[in-house]
Formats: sequence, structure tokens, C-alpha cells
Amino acid sequence: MARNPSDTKERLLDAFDTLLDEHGISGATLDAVAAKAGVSKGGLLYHYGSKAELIKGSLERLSSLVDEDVESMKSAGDRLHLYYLETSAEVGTPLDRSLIAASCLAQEHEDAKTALRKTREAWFNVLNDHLGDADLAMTIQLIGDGMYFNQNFGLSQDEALAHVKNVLARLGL
Amino acid sequence: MARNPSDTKERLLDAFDTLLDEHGISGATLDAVAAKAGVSKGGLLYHYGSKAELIKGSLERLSSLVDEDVESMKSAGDRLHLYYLETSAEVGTPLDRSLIAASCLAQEHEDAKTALRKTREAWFNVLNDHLGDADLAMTIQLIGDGMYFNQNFGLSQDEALAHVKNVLARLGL
DNA sequence: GTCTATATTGCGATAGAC
DNA sequence: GTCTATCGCAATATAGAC
Repeated sequence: MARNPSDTKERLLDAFDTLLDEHGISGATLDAVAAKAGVSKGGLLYHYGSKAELIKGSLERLSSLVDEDVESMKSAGDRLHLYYLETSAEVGTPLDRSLIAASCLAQEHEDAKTALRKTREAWFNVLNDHLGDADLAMTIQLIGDGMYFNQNFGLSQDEALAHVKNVLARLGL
Repeated sequence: MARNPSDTKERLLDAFDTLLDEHGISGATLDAVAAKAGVSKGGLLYHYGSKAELIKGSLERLSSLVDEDVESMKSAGDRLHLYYLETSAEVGTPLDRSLIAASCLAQEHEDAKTALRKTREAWFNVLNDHLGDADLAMTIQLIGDGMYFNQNFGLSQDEALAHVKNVLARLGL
């Protein structure tokens, strides 16, 4: 999950994102985050001086994970749009966790909404460049958004993905 | 918004849902809900004895709004799937507000997750009956989910809907 | 860099007057 | 049916020892 799990700051972000995913905003208290990361609350606050800084740290890590994901997408060649949907249906990757954490935070934090808008923009640009068709790019992105939305309340998207692939085949994709 | 705005219980649910939509769970405190509905906290707690009961009331109202919506969909005839997507892109209707409130609550409350799963199930059944094609029904539902997801962080879905309609036209819809 | 102890605030809920 | 006053608790954040 973390790039370097021995780094306390990374472990704190991991704990924060995981608690957001599993228990929502009010489950991700400073006490709970510190305990999950194996430090005291004082230890946490040495690294992130306030909850706002912890949120900022989580959103910044999302941004760098998205940058990496965009590079991975570009490496997928012809299957780029399929790679996008397959990873949208995935659960438990660092990116997935980070993205769900951000969509929890977006409920109450404008910064998280902005981060999600930027993420969507980055993915749309890659899809649109690849497909050369804004209608298809937007439609595929919405399907991916839908799969994230459903994961948020515990629905596996494996079956959904199979249905979608059948429809894409009819569109020559 | 309310069926009967002079009914205090309805006004309390309206206030609760609106605060959830606009400020998330931690913005929807009993104090804030009571103030927005124009009563005191004690007044609120006379009608809903705890926050859990308020949540239950909101989810039950969602369920009845979905029942009504399913009937409206069936009245849309050939345009049923288009009606579904158009209403998914709508903002500010009682159903829309109630649904976004539930997706906020779903972060931390299993009951809300269950309510959303049932809502999706009801809509899927109508779409699938109408289209006679589970691949298309699931794909269209995911697109609708995606539009709800995006509304949650303040993205207008009017343009997105236009793109989607172009793709549906290619599929003979 | 990590800890404990504590100040402070705000929330959910109760009690009882009107 | 609605109000005010208040209790108890949990959460953020600070202070200072180690």
C-alpha cells in the first residue's frame, strides 16, 4: 500500500485512507488514525500538525498516484479504455483506496472536490486522445465513475464489467 | 420539496437532507437541522427521538420517492431509458436530494447502503424489463450512477448527458 | 520523534417548564 | 408540540516530559 511502510508519514496516510474507506469521515478520527498506524496521537500530530494537513497529505498522494496511473494507461496501447474500466472495477489498490478516501472527504471539503475534478479531467484527456471521440470518452468515463460509486457502498463490480464489455463490443471497442 | 411543508416532520427531513447535500454528515448536526427547519433542538427531538430515527426517516422517505419514480419511468413508454438518464442528470428535485443524502449517509451507515442497493435494484429491474437486454440495462444504469457520483462534487451533467445520448443513438437507442 | 496529560469545544441526548 | 438548560462524552489541539 505505502511506497515505504517504514516511513511513519506514509503509514499515517495509509491508516487515514483505510479508515475513511471502511468507516467514513467520523470513523477517521486522529485517535483512530494514530492507533491504526501504531503511534500515539501526539506522534501523529508531530508529522501532520492538524487534521487539515492530514487531509492535504492524502489528496497530494492521490494526485501522484493518478499521475502514475495515467502513465500506466498510456502503456496499455489499444486496450487503454478497457484497462481504464478494469482498474475502475478493482478494489484494494493504493489508487482505489486513495480515490474512495477523497470521495468521502469531498462530502465536506472543497479541496477534495477539486482534487476529484482534476483526476477526472486527467483521465478524460487520456481517454479522449486515445479514442478520438468525446462522446465515447465521456460515456466510458461515466461508466467508470458509476463503478466507483457502487464500490462505495459495497457492490462488487465484476459482473457489471462483463456487461459493459459486451456493450463496448457492439460499438466496435 | 416536502409533500406538506406545514408538517414539521417533513420540514425536518427536508432540512436534514439539504444539509447533508450541502455540507456532508458533519454539517447535518441536530442543532443545524432544527435551526433550518425553524424549531429548537428540543422540538426536533420530540418528533425524532434520536439522530438514528432521523436517518431512518430520511431513508424511508427515499424509498417512497423511488417507488413513485419507478411509476413515472413506466409512464415514459419507449423513452423509459432516456427518462432515466435525464432524471439522473437533474439537480434539486426531492428524489435527487434524498438520494444524495443517502449516499452521504452510506459512508458510515449500513442501512443507507442497503437502501441504495434496493434503489438500484428497483431501477435495474425496470430498465431490464423495458430493454430486454441485461448488458444495455446495466450499462445505462452505470452511466446514471456516474452522473450521480459527479453531482456529489458539483459537476453539472448536462453536457455529459448530450455525449451519452449520441452514443446511445449508435446503439439504436 | 514519540509520549502523556490536559484545555477546549461542540455534539447528542435528557429533564422539566410552558 | 415546542422551548431552555444542562449533563456526558468524544474530538481536535496544545504543552511539555522523555
